[in-house]
Amino acid sequence: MGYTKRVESVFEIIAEPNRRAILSLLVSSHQSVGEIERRLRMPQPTVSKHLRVLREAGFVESTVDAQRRLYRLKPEPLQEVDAWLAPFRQFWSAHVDALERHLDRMDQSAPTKRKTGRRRRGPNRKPDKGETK
Amino acid sequence: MGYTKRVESVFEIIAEPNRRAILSLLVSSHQSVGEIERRLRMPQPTVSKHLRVLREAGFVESTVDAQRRLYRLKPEPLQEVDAWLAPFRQFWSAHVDALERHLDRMDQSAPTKRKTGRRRRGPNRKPDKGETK
DNA sequence: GCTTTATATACCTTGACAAGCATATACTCT
DNA sequence: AGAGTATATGCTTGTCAAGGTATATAAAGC
Repeated sequence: MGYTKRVESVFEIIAEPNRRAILSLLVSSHQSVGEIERRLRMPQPTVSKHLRVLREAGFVESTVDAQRRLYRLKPEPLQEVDAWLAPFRQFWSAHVDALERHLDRMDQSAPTKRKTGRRRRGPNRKPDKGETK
Repeated sequence: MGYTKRVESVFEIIAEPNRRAILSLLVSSHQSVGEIERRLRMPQPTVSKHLRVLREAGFVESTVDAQRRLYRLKPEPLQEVDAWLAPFRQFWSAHVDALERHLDRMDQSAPTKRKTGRRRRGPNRKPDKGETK
């Protein structure tokens, strides 16, 4: 041990379905390993191993309660994911606007007045030729 | 060739760093394969392979422009990630509130026992016995 | 037609990782 | 101390995905 700690990105951590399940379970309140094991119906070593990964990546932390260990969520890593997502949200709203304008054009009788600035995402857009194989 | 339509979860798709880079590149505007190759400095087959994965997972779509293919972002899959994150945002705000209250209490007492990294959780918690190997 | 440019795919090798099982550690209670 | 409970870790194995290299497809220009 003790080599360079393999710093996996937060995205690799949450790529694993069982780990996402554990995180979703912990969002409401903390849980012991046994409770997680029971509620998610996965073998105990599997739970422990995933918890270890989550702990070392900072997604969770544990406190000792007699023989039990209570795991609880920590916010930072998932906030990092949220931060990565931020630029794309901009894109979504623009995309929705474009869709609205398109629908407006199709429905030429619409009397509703919208005051939305025109936004185009690129100069020189050629007509879309599908290309969905 | 058999098409093994392996339906990977959106999380597995974005676990790959190069794919995240491609997505981030496409968020501003569409790009051809060659531009992606050049700007991200990765070999062309690598780009094409990742684009294929992204395309089949619905993250991007392509249009033909002569010999080129222009790839652009599609919103839905990343919105799915965003949706998964939603419950955790609730948790963050609660957590931040609790931390603020806690820091307020600390400032009232504690004669400059500032030691970076010291952290206690919640009110009347048992002493934390390390548990970070 | 042939050559150049642009992109996709096939094949192979390598490495990472998750599951399964067994076992070790640690705490509690009688 | 010994038994029971709760959790962690070691080891092995199978799977799968990513990168590298070579090649195939396709359109453009001469």
